[in-house]
Amino acid sequence: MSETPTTIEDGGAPTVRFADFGLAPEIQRALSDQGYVHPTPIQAKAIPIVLQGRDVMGAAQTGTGKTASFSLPIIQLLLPHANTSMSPARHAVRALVLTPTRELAIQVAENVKAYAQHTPLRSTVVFGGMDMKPQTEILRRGVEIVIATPGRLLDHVEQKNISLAQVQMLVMDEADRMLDMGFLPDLQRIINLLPKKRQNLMFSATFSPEIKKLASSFLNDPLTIEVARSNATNTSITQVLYKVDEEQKRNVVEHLIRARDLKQVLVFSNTKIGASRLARYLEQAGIKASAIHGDKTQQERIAALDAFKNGEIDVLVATDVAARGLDITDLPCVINYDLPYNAEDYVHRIGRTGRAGATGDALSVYSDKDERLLVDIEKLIKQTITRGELTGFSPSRGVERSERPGDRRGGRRESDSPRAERGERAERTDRGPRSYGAPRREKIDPWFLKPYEPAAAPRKDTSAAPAASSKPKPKLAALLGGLPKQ
DNA sequence: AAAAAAC
Repeated sequence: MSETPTTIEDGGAPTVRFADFGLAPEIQRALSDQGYVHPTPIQAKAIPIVLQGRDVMGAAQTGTGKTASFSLPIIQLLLPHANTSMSPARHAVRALVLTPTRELAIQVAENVKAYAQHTPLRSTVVFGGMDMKPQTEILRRGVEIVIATPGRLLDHVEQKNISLAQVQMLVMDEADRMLDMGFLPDLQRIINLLPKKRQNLMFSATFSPEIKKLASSFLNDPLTIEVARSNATNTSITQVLYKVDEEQKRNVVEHLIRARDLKQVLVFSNTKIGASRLARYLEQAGIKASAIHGDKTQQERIAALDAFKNGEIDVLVATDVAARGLDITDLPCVINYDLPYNAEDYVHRIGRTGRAGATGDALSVYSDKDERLLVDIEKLIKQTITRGELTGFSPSRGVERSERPGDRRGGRRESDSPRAERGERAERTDRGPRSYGAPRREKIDPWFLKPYEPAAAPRKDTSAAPAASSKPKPKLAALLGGLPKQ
């Protein structure tokens, strides 16, 4: 515990320290490893309540540390059992975290792993699109904390690789998404497998009134913790709108990237094919770009995100697979190539920038036909977004590409081919039918697929884990043993 | 109307 009493600083806001929460020394050590001293507002409010064992519905702006708000108390509450070698629950899953995308599951698992690194608690991540076997092996050995996407978790349950009968804590990350129509059936099935008596935690930056009501039906006497109005955007993000002709959108995106000399920008498209096409267009314009979406193999998805984080590519064009939760350190800019159909997704998309106290830019292009979407967005976030003027942009008819540097010289462009118009799906047929599990070459498992090793003899390369670590991140793609090229 | 999530 801190010797220093809690002090009052500017505006009367108490300066809380992680040391004030009474967390186990092992957890505090992990926090100081990563240089964390002061909790964010959501952490300061939620951690004590979660430690009391209460159900919580937590709403806070993007990039303000919701993951630690549940991860730290989970570790603290499970720790006593972990240290009792004869406890019947020793090898049972006692905390379950559900996320709406595989990449978010991986990221949350990295965080949990880092926070628990000095404890004997074991955690793992379980998600689809990858071989079942390594996951099965780890689950059968026994873990206390599982981070999962719903479908693959149910698969493991059916195969008796995991029992959820001892789960005492359930977290729904991006809870409003987990409760939407697409996820609800799987979610309900999972909940039916859990003990009735358990602690439930839900976190998101967005909660519509309807979802709040639905969420409450999964919670027992919940405490709602809101450090900002639900659906509020993070104020550290500068938002600008550009109204353009529909057919000029991709030229404008290219212009914005060049004019602002953007070195790292995440661009959102509403469709998988749109993401693939825009990435291809930018590549042909000489910009290092890749696409990430649900029609890519999991290896390709991980490789694209990895290449983006490591600066091998400057532009990542994504569908809403990347809209929620992903923490890309110091990402300076997000561009909406399309305005999202769900206004909530706007909040999450732009929330990939301006995280952890940093500033960020969120630029959106739209056309006449998107006016209604824009009205919905501004109504949700209760703000009028600044309308920007494009300077130095000369509208083209979009066919002068062969004049541009980096473009292919003459001849038929790849984007003219029907195959290219079908996006990455077509490329995959070149490599044979889509394979979900079986790696096509020997692969080195990343840490989250490795068997548990006791904290007493920590592996040296756990630098993979903490998002906040100052150590360089290893290339996940490389760990996966190389990817099929072309 | 779209994306995500098992095989």
